[in-house]
Amino acid sequence: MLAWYDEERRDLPWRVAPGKRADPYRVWLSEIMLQQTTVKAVIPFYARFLARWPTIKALAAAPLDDVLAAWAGLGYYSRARNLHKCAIAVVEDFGGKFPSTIAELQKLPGIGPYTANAIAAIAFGESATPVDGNVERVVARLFAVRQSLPAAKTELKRLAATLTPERRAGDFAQAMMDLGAGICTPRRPSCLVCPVQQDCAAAAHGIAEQLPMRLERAERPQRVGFAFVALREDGCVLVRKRAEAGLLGGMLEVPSTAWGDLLPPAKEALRSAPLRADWWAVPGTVVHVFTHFRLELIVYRALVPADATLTFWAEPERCQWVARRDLHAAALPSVMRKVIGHALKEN
DNA sequence: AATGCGTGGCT
DNA sequence: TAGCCAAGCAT
Repeated sequence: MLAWYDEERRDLPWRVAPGKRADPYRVWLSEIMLQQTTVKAVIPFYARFLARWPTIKALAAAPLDDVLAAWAGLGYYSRARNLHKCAIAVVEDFGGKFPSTIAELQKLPGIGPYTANAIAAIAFGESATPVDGNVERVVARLFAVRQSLPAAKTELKRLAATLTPERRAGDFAQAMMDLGAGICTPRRPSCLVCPVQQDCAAAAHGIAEQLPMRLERAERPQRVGFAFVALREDGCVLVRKRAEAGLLGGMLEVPSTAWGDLLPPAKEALRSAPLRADWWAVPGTVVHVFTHFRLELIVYRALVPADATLTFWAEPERCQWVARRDLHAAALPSVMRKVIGHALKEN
């Protein structure tokens, strides 16, 4: 594996030469971003974060809202909140230096078993075993584990640990990631070019593609609602800050009705608009798929005067007007960018 | 232990 | 196309 890694490893922005230890700050930042997120999606965000906040002290000193705005579009926003919280904790409790043990790392916000092991191995050279989805898949195939996920997680973790070398555990972990990402893929694995095909029980039995087995997941429910895009005459759009926790926590939103199972009558929905105006239903709908539900929004739009006043149920203290040219830098999640784009397309 | 939590790219 | 799913964590 290590010889293969030395030759074939992917060159990624947060990686250093084989055998070297990487900067813990960069390892941590990349690992948080990579949680449930593809390398391709992470790369531009990683570059922007590192350019803007080159050190953990700089990140800890930043306002949370700036971090959330920079995270907008990457998803799973509790990661951004915990990233900021973790930076502050490392600066205040550890003088800006990450602890090097798995136990200490895992006490920090946003760092769980996987990330603690990854940082320990990659940044500190500990013989640790980060087990992510890639490693689970590779190990399930190497040992032909037929038990299905998530029940098999404990066993897969145990088996993975038996493979970790004493030296270069960080490179070994990253080799497993590369193997899982490029060769031992979920569908149509490239067993013919796999460096460990000779050691793979699943390949020997011709069942690599069937593993790991997974319990089928529950059907995704659908939720619906109305969203209200108010465009002020000076070109500003009305947005509102969401609650600090939960879905899209701390991010900005377009004011909307509650997202429910049933669509309220339009007349009733319009009574919950954030301000009195001549609301116009934008043709079509906005569909957005979250992890655990599918959302369909009907979008209303209104052009309002510069002195328009908000209704009290719009919670004016949480609202703000943002110039259209500044929207790109705002803490707007993708679903809200879709809504605004839908409302403003074709003038 | 099961559920809540985003997004975009792939097939 | 409509799922499937990616370098998980918190509760």
